[in-house]
Amino acid sequence: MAETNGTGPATPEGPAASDGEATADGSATPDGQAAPAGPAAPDPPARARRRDAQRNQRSLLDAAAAVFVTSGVDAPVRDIAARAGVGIGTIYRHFPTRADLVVAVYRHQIDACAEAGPVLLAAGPTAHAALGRWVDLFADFLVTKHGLAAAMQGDAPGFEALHASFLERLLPVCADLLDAATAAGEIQAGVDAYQLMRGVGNLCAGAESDPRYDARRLVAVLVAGLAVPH
Amino acid sequence: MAETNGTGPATPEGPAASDGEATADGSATPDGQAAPAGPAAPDPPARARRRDAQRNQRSLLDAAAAVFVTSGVDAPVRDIAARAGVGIGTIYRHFPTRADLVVAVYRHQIDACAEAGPVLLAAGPTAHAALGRWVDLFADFLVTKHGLAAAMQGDAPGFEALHASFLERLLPVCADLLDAATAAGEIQAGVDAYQLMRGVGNLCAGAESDPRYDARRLVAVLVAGLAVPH
DNA sequence: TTGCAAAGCGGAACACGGTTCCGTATCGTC
DNA sequence: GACGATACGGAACCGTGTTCCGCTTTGCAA
Repeated sequence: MAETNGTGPATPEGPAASDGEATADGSATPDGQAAPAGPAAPDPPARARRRDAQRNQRSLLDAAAAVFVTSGVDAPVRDIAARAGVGIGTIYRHFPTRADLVVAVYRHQIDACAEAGPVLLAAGPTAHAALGRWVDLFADFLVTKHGLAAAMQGDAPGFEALHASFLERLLPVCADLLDAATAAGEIQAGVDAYQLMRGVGNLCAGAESDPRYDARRLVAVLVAGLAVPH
Repeated sequence: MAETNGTGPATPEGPAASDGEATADGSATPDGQAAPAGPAAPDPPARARRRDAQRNQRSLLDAAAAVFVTSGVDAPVRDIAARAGVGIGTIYRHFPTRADLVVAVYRHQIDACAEAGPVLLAAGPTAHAALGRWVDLFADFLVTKHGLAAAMQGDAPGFEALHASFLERLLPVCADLLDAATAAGEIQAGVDAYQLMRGVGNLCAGAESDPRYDARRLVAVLVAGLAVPH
């Protein structure tokens, strides 16, 4: 299994399986019902989620994480359900679209990536350098997840959601880095954060299965191309 | 490359239908039996292809071209067969894989793109500029074909072939441009023609369905990133 | 503890698209 | 016109996504 060894760099983060967090906090529920996280919920009528439901959701996340590693994010729904020991209906009830499942599985990694933005910006010698490093982080994340990058391009309505979820969290971070670099006069305007992230995502598609293709290098070239032609 | 229009939709280049070339020459036969290209075929016994077979192949190409425009290169096989007025079996007989069909449909456009390489190199002020312009041409080709770029990434074995066919024709052209620019000291080495084409292809994926994303601009940025940091 | 309704579950059934296979029709030749 | 080779058509099969509904489990309350 653990076939994340590409040409060298081995994934620094064990697949989300073992550390069972993900939806440990109730807020991860895919259907937007998570809202009342505050202790003072104004509407106590609704019963709490049933134990078995919570248990199943957890099982599904673990199973999905494992299956994604071996079969990519396009793995058959049935495979995931089987590994989780639940029925097909259950997976659809908890995660109406595949995007919901993918987002839930990788949520903590996305968060980590988002949090790294400001840190890199503060640490880097220049904003452009920080942007480069952050983009590398993002690219690593995408490349090491089989088919994730490819999945983010599809026209399929389900993946629109995936796209949106990723962007919602990471776009502001990327925008800050981009703005900082622009403000410092290090890069020329003309490419916004959305396009940059989309471009990076695209460059990473299919990278894991082609030894002749080094997505990270091309991503670096892309970022270099943003620099002002001094 | 007829359709280098910008965002304006409408395919200005009558799908390969009208100019009936494509497989007009026997060499286009999809099944790799073309190997012994040498003019001295040692076995004249085989009968010539039947008329109806030729006719059907032509119909399929026309139908595929039309369907690709409206439904993308992922259009259901049945749709293409139906439009061509033939059975499912026939399409598989003529084009064993989808890649064969796609390549056949776009062959003349690929050729045009390949031929433009040397011309641009001779005309451009610099090799780097010529490379940039040629890459634009390639990107236009990909972007205007629904899903073509995306199809070139898939792991599916069929698309491997597609990839290979495109590359076989265009890679040398791209390599020449790249070499010229490198020789002129205009760009830094480190990205070979294969990676560049793959990267451009990736950047173009899904571009047609997202107004916020301008693949051509990012491609330009990528090419700019190749320049030596003077 | 037991009863009961809500919540959740499982998986059969359906939809859809790719692919194969073989009986039949068509073509080209003798 | 007859005959063999060639090609055709589409039924059938498989794998996958998605829906739907009868049955089970859970948690509360009597």
